[in-house]
Amino acid sequence: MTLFLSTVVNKMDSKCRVSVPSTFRNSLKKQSFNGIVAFPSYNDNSIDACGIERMENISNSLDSDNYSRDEFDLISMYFGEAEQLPFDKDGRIILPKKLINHAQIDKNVMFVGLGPTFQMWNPESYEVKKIQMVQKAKNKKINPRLKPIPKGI
Amino acid sequence: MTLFLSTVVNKMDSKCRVSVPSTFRNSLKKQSFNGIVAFPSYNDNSIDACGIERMENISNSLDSDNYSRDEFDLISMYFGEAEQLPFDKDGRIILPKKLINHAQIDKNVMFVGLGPTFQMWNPESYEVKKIQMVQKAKNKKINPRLKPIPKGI
DNA sequence: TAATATACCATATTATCCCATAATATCCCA
DNA sequence: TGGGATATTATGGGATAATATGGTATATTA
Repeated sequence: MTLFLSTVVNKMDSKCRVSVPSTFRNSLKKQSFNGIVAFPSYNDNSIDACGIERMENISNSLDSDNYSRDEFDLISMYFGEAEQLPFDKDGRIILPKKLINHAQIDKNVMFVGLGPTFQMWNPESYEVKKIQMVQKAKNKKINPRLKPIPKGI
Repeated sequence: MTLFLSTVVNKMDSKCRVSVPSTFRNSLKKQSFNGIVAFPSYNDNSIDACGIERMENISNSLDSDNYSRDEFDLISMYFGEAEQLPFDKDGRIILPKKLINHAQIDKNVMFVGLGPTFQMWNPESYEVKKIQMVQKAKNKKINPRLKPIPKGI
């Protein structure tokens, strides 16, 4: 199963090429498209990404499940903004300008594993985000660590 | 089933390699990833660890359960801090600098089984922690004996 | 043809494999 | 039950392979 873990920082070069961490590439090895799917995050100045399989699953569910008009439109919008980024021989992708601007990336790209998906950040932006998350957790008195097993398992 | 018991101290070498106790490795033998998943403990200067299966369960719950945005962010952060550490042929892992610093490990690594998970400690830190725990129990007049069966099982 | 994207190559760094040895635990048979 | 034989485990070091990253050359396409 596809599972993205850990945080890695890699350098983007003058051609906007950046290595996807090998652990991430390995989790995608068995998928039909050798690369990733990426789109601007709705909530943050970051880039959301996953393997093609996840998009295929979402596509199928669009046909079969009962979505409200609004949900349907939102998901459709995601598809419209998604970019298919193939790996080159060395496991690099080329980040499109649009995504670079959205995430305000200059040189370093931080890959953050989120389980079934991952994100790409400007490392400095992520530090800010992290502090905000921890602060919020404190205010709401949520332990910013997982309970032994999340509810529902 | 995955069950980590007992306490073992092993040496970390100059390459930051350390043997995971064979009993721990044996409980992980049937999992899809041959290694462990490790992340900094929130409450202590120690390292939390478990098998990949546990993370897969949590990952599934991320997709299937209805989390609030804050909860989702926190769990996501957790994935970003997790490190996937594969066993080498001899059952060793390489401890990342980040985790070594967090747990202030220099040479010896203490593996402490906690049932479904385990921790890695600097043995000296663990001694301190142990004394504190016993002291706390005394103050709160908790009987320092296991209940026959914890409630809810 | 100019601009862009893709393929190809080179290299430093790092991680992984492989072997040797030491320490420990387990087995087996008298 | 003892005690040696065997297997397993822990640990160290050197050889090998993989990765990240930069550069150049070739192909596309606007």
